[in-house]
Amino acid sequence: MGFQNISRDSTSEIIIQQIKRQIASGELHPGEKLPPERKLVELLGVSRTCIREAIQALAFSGYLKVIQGKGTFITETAPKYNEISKLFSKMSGFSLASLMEVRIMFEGEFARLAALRRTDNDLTEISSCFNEMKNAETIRIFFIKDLQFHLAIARATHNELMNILMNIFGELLHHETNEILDFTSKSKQKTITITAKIVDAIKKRDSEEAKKFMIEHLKTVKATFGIT
Amino acid sequence: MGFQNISRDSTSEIIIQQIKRQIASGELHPGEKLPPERKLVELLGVSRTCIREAIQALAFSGYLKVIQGKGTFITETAPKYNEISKLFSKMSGFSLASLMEVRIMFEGEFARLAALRRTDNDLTEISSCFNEMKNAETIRIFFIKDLQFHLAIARATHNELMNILMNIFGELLHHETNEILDFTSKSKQKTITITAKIVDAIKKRDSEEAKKFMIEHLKTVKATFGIT
DNA sequence: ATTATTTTATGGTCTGAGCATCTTAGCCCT
DNA sequence: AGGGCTAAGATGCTCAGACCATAAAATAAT
Repeated sequence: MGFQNISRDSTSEIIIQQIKRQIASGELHPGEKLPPERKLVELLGVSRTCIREAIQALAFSGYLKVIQGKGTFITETAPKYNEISKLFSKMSGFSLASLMEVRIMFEGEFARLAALRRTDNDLTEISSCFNEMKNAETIRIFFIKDLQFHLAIARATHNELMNILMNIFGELLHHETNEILDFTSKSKQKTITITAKIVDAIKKRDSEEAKKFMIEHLKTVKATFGIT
Repeated sequence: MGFQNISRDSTSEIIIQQIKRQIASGELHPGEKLPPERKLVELLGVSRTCIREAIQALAFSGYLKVIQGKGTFITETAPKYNEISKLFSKMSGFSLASLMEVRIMFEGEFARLAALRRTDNDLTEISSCFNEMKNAETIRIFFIKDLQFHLAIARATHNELMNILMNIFGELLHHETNEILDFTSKSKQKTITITAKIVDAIKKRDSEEAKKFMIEHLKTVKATFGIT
C-alpha cells in the first residue's frame, strides 16, 4: 500500500504554483509588474500558451491584474488571498449541523447588535423583508425572503465583517437546503410568528429580546432539519 | 458626468462568465461533462486558445476538473463557490475594529463550547500551546503561539465550520497586525495571566468562566490596538 | 512648446500541428 | 464464450508562428 497516486501537474499548473509561491515569499510584491509574456517564454522555457493560461487563471482568481498594452501586475490583495483561499476551499465538507450551531451562535448576537445600532432606514428594510416574507406565494420565495430578512439584520449591525459572514452563511445554507425546502413549508407559520417578534424587538431596540427570539427561531429551524 | 468607463471583456472572460452563469442557473450541473474543447470551438465560434484559457481559469478556481483523455467536468462544489468567492474577495476591505468585534462575539462562544466538549487530547494541545507561548523568545513567536492557542480552542469545539472560521480570522488578523506587533509586546504579561485562566477554566470544564475570560482577554487586545 | 503622428511594448486572438492519456472496439487465442 | 492484447478514437496538452488591439513613448509637424 505504499504506492502514491502519480499525477504530473500540467505546465500551466506548475507556473501558477511558482508565481503564487513568489507572491507568498515576497519575491513578487503587490503592485509589481510581471515580466512580459514573451520574456517569460525565455525565462521559463515554455510556450506562451501555457504562460497565458497560468496568468489568466491567476487573474481570474484575483492575484493578478492584466492590462492590455501595459502589462500584468500583482494585485494588492494577492498575499491575503494566498492563504485564505486554501482554507476557503475546505468549506465544502462541513455538515448542516455545524452550520446551524454557528448560526445560532452568531445570529443571536447579530440580532442583539442590530437592535442597538439600527437606523430608521435599517428598520424599514427589515420590516419590508418581513412583509414580503408573509406575502410570499411559493415556499421558494418565502425561503429567499427569509434569507434577505436575515441579511438585512446583519447589515443593521453596521459591521462589515458580520455582513459578509452572514452572506456566506446564506450561500452555504442555500446549497444545503435546496432539497429540503418542503420541510420549511411545514414550519412556515411558526417562522412568521416568531419573526414578527424579532422585528418588534428590533423596533423597540430591545437587544436581549431580539437575541432571545432569534436564537429560539433558529433552534426551531434546526429542529425542522431534524438535527438534534 | 454621465460617461461610463468602457472596458470590453476579453473573450476568455466572456466564456468564463458564460460557463459560470450556466452553472449557477443549473444548465450545467455538478458531475456533468463539458463539451470537448474542439466542440466548443464550433459552438462558441472562438479559438481554442480562449476556450482553454477560460477552462484553465475555472479549473484553478475549483469550478471545473479537467482530466486528460476523458474530458472536463463540473465539480460538485462549483455552485457553492460561485457566490461565495465573490463575497470572499470583499474580505479585503474590512476594518480591524470589525474583526475584533466579531472575534469577541465568536471566540467567547468557542471557549465556552471547548470547555464543554474538549477531550483530554484537546486539553493537552491547548496546554502545550500555552506553554510554548510563555516560553516564546521573540514577540513574533509569542504572537504565533497565541494564534495557535486560539486555533486549538476552536478545534476543541469539534465543529468543522468554527474551526475553519477561526483559521480565517487568524489569517485576517495576521495581515492586519504585522505592523503593530510591538503593541502586543506591552501586553504580553497581561495576556499570559489571563490565558492561564482560560486554560484552567477549560480544564475544569467551566464553560461560562472560559467564555468570560476569553472575552475579557480579547477586549484587552482590542484596547491594545487602540480601538474603543 | 504644443500637438499630431509614428513607433514600440505588451497583451489578445487565431491557426495548425503534433504529443499524451484515457476509453472503446476489435481481434486473437485458449 | 471468455480473457487478454492491440489498435483506433476521443480528448486534453504543448508548441510555434502569425497578426490584431491597446497603451505608452518617441518623433515629427505646427
